[in-house]
Amino acid sequence: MTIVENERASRFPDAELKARAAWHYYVEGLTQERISEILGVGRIKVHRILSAAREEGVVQFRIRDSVVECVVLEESLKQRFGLSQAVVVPSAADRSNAPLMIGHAAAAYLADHVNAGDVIALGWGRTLKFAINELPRRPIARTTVVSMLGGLTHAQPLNPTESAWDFAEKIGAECFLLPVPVYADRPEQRDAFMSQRSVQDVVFRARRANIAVLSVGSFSNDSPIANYGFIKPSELEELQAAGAVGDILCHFIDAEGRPVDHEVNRRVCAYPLQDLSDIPSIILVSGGSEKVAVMRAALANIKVSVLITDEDAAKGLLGR
Amino acid sequence: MTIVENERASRFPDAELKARAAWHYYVEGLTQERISEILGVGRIKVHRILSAAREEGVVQFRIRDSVVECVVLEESLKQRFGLSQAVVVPSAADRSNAPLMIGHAAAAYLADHVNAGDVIALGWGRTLKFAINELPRRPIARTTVVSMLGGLTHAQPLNPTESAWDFAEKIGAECFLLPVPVYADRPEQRDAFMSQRSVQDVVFRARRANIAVLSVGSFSNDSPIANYGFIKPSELEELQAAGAVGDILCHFIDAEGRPVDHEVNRRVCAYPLQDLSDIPSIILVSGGSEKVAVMRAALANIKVSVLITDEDAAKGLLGR
DNA sequence: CTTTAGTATGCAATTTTGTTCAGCTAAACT
DNA sequence: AGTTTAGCTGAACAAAATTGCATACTAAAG
Repeated sequence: MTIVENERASRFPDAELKARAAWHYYVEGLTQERISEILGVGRIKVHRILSAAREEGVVQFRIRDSVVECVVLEESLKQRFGLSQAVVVPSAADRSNAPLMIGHAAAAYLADHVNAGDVIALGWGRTLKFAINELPRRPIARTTVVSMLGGLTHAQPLNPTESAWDFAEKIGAECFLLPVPVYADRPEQRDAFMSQRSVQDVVFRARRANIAVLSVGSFSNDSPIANYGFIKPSELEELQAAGAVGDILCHFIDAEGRPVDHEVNRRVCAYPLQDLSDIPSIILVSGGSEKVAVMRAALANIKVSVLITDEDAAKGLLGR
Repeated sequence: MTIVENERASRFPDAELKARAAWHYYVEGLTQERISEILGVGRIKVHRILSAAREEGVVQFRIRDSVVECVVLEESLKQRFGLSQAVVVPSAADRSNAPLMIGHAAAAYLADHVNAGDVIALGWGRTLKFAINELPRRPIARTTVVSMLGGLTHAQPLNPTESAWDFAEKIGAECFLLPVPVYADRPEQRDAFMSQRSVQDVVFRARRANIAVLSVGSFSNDSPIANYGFIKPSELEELQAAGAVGDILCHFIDAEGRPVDHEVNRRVCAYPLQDLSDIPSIILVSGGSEKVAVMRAALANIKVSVLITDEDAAKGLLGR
């Protein structure tokens, strides 16, 4: 077996430089030129170091005041969907930035609400990736992260496996992964994969989780599930024809939140949807107006405790 | 009567605008001009709102400063485990880069601390491979490298034999290898192998080494010892059931650092653990949060002089 | 020892941000 | 009503940050 090397090394491995530069720039308010003198590196390099620092979450931005309108929406959402908590952030001006903003809020929420000993079952998605990226790196004792999804056969930057690893690393958790592809080629293979002892073991651990963190996917064309090519365009069309409004944990669901009857749903290697009820606290992290339909579906069929979303989606969900 | 001025009266009482602007600017990364369009105010006003938001602490910047901590950790480790030296590097942003970063530090350490005439007993692991890789190719007179482990039956990129050879080549050392497989098929074969004159000769040379460089392995699923397949998954489970937390020189040890009673440990062809006490300076090179348990075990039972590790592991080791 | 692919670096052009200042409005005062 | 004054606004300019591009490294391959 080959050892898979991860090539995605940081461009500036010197964490000291990043921390110093970020401190001077953001906290101290110095100009990049001045910092370049202090650190003795080129002015442009300082800029690139700062970019890297932001990228990697070495600097974090915390916005304290809540937006009044969002607070109102939060209350309505709690009421309407029986949530124990809701977080609504302002919508991104640019649609494609929604995951960034929601992820930021999710990171803040998780940083405050994950406790020692927690077992976290983890889904997959762009929003979750951003959330994990912005999580502060602070070990939390005896935590466990369990992936609820199989991996990708070709390594990709956005990958259930990678996400779980990163999350676990940030909080110093033990990490369990499903060592199977997220979609098997054929239903029988799925059954064979899922009956593996090692797989069953991980699913069992997920079932014992006290927190699940997951998001939903829509059919919009920048959705990773559509782009990575493990679902064929023709299948996507079939799924939509069968009434699917999007996916949760890579299961495609209809407007009522029930899995649609399609071969793709019989090929998915993931934690079973109906078993989500075994997990006491489910955190749904998703937003953007294009996800309203699938979020509504998910909320209809899954007992969500905490919803982290944006204004657009909140308004859409409450809309009718 | 004096009128008390509220000197901190905000120029922009509209907290809503401040919060929204801050989200768009810092989290979403929009330009001030773009924000001015969205919020329907002038560009300059956006700038002033953002200034006010910073001034008043509505936005806060947090920088994860790991470097300062590292020095503190080094001191604590020396104290706690009676080391003569400790090196702690910032943890890799990406979990899988931990060996790279620690290896880098180890290479720097070795380059400075290997002297003419030294005899180096060498273990095996991914971290060590990276260390050897980054060693400068500079001959050091009359040095000797002795492998403490047998070889792999099928040639692999990550291989005790190869590692020793590369190390020796880099510093122009004489190189001695154990001409036996790292795991014999059966205990009796191990005994037969190890009693070979040629093997005894190499073990004897290792015992006379003045430096040992080694790392530990954990049960995590990217561990080479798990992946190369010379230990069956069923055996790995048995070992864990028997209390093993990981391996050192391919001997599986329990939380107290003692070899567990299992057939696998009677099949290993390697330098005997208890004879490590004959080597005056032992350098342990390992890190990553998943290795904390086995590192603690190793430190409990082996007189380590120098520990080269990362922040995660250092914190974990000092944790309780 | 040379080649070469990949990476890092800094320059220059462009965009974005920060600052100053004069103009405007409207409430308060004469 | 006329004047004052404080506060806000945006134009114009100055400073800083960002990006594309060309060049100079570095390390692996020939």
